[in-house]
Amino acid sequence: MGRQPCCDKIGLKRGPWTIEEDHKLMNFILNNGIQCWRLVPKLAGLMRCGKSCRLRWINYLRPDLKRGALTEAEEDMIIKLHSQLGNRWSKIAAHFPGRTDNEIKNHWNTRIKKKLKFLGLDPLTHKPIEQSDLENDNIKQQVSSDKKEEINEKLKLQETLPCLDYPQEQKKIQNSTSSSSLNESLEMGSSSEMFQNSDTLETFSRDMYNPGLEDPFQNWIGSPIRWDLFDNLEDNFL
DNA sequence: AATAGGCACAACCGCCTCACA
DNA sequence: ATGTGAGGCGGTTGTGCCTAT
Repeated sequence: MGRQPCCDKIGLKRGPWTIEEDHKLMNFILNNGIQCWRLVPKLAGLMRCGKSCRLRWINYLRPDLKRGALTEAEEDMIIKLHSQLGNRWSKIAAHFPGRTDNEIKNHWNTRIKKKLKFLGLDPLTHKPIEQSDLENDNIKQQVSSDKKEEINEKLKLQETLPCLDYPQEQKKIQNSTSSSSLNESLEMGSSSEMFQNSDTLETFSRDMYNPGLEDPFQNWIGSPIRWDLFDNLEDNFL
């Protein structure tokens, strides 16, 4: 027979994660590592399915996550990789240590797509929209010389300025990196009794919710956790 | 000040692949 | 050899925040 089901979906919590849930999951994984996602919620005392825990860890709690907006260089690299790999976000994300596929996918859908369209490029083919339409649909349309000139201008602009400046967008990004929710989380995290006995967790929690601090990954690397001690974890619990 | 619309992103859904029993 | 579940992935949705009116 196959394996046991990951969750029975009865009485499981859905929707946004609370600080307390984050702490429980983080606490469990930092102390025990990841053996089997199906067991994680049960052992960590969470009313979530393993899949949800995995996603939360990978996309938000992982200590090696790079926080803050993607840089222009990263954005250019995404465009380049997308032209080669298509919508294979996990493959693209593999080129960006600390970035998640979800993050890159979201960034693509919300920003880069628009930017390419603005430049007159088809986000799917990375070719000028008119050319791409002709190839895709086999519809021969007469493109006005004015339009061609406009596209050429945009392409020239793209060559000289790989990433256009979007003052409003940048402002939003700056605002978002210091969002109130993160600050609230920081306050709650630092005052939580849950981590009073763990310097590592306290440091990690503080850094995670405060992207402005320098290199939280260093703290993680320097943490005293020894993963090899938890190889027999499942045996101990079951 | 209130509200509508847009935006960004976290989370969910459903499918696919592979490993396990 | 085969059926089933876990994990992984990409697409989509929901929600909260921000901005413009």
